[in-house]
Amino acid sequence: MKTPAEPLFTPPPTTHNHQQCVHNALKTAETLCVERGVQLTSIRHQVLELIWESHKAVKAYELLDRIKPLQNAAKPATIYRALDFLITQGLIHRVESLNAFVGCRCSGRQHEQLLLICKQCEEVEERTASQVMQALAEEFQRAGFTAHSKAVEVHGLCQRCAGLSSE
Amino acid sequence: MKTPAEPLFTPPPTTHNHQQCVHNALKTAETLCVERGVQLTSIRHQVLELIWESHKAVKAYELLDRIKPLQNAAKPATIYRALDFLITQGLIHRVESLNAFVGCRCSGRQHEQLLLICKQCEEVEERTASQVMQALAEEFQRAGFTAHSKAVEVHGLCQRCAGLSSE
DNA sequence: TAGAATGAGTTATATTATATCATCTGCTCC
DNA sequence: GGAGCAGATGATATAATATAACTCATTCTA
Ligand SMILES: [Zn+2]
Ligand SMILES: [Zn+2]
Ligand SMILES: [Zn+2]
Ligand SMILES: [Zn+2]
Repeated sequence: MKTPAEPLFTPPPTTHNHQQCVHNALKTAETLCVERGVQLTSIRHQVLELIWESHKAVKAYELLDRIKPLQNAAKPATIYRALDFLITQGLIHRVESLNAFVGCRCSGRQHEQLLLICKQCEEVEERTASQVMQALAEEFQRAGFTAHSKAVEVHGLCQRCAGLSSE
Repeated sequence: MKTPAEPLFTPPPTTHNHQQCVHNALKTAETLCVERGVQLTSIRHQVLELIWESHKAVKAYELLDRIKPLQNAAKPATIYRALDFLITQGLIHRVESLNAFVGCRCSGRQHEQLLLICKQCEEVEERTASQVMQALAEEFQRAGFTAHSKAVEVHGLCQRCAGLSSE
């Protein structure tokens, strides 16, 4: 059985109702954590909310600065612990090539990811890209490699930014 | 038309003449730098040599420690400058997910790369994986994305390590 | 109530990377 | 020869990212 070539989630449109976007993400997170019997504590929730403020990847120390008004005692460990939790629960992704973090749009399951990172507007678009993952799987087969994580990060220009710069 | 399924270069065999391997890499680097009119200075050469000591990815500060006997004055900037140069010349790759550096086996041209990173033995195998890159290109098309860099890093177990652990 | 599990506070430190300014070396141009 | 330039390196400082180790509080439960 093969491949619905379509992404399993709606990619972020160039302009969209971001409030809705955030609301969905937070709701999903809350539900999942209840289902799993893990605690989406106040700090963790706040960090998740801050990450979802935009579709840009956010740095840990930016989050620290932004959470301090809310959590006066916040220290680096505060943030990194929350980030660990959120990553483990599949609610955010770490963008290795930026040392930064971005909300996951297909939350709740561990999954393969293709991250398209725009150099201009800095937004990160997550795509399922099952054909890419299929090709990767075949390559592992040839190489005798057993993959534990597939993270594909690509830097470039998103459609909108490419359009603007060519006009 | 589809697919020579074979990699375009010889992957590192489980056991191989590594001296030869290093010798080739250094020779190639020397030649390319002459051709390009850039200077493969003593420090840069030493750093490249240290990186090629194994097929594992090496950290910048490891390189710093290892180069100190040779370059007494070496400081972080010494290493990072050499690394910048080597990356720009396409002689090494930065492994984003490890903050580390590995020799490039297909030196001299900027190119797409698939890095298979073994969690056990820590070796990094570089593959051309043209089918993966093709699938990626098609995905960019669909997403309207203009890629500037394609770096695919996958963590898992290499054939040898997977074999050993299953025996 | 003792003991385990989890989350968070606190302090300190480790690791990774860059900024800035000074110096040196080889080269060109006059 | 000497002024001027470019590229590489020396030297000092600091920024940015991340973890360790120990403490305490809460909750659950045996
Ligand atoms: Zn949105
Ligand atoms: Zn963009
Ligand atoms: Zn070798
Ligand atoms: Zn291995």
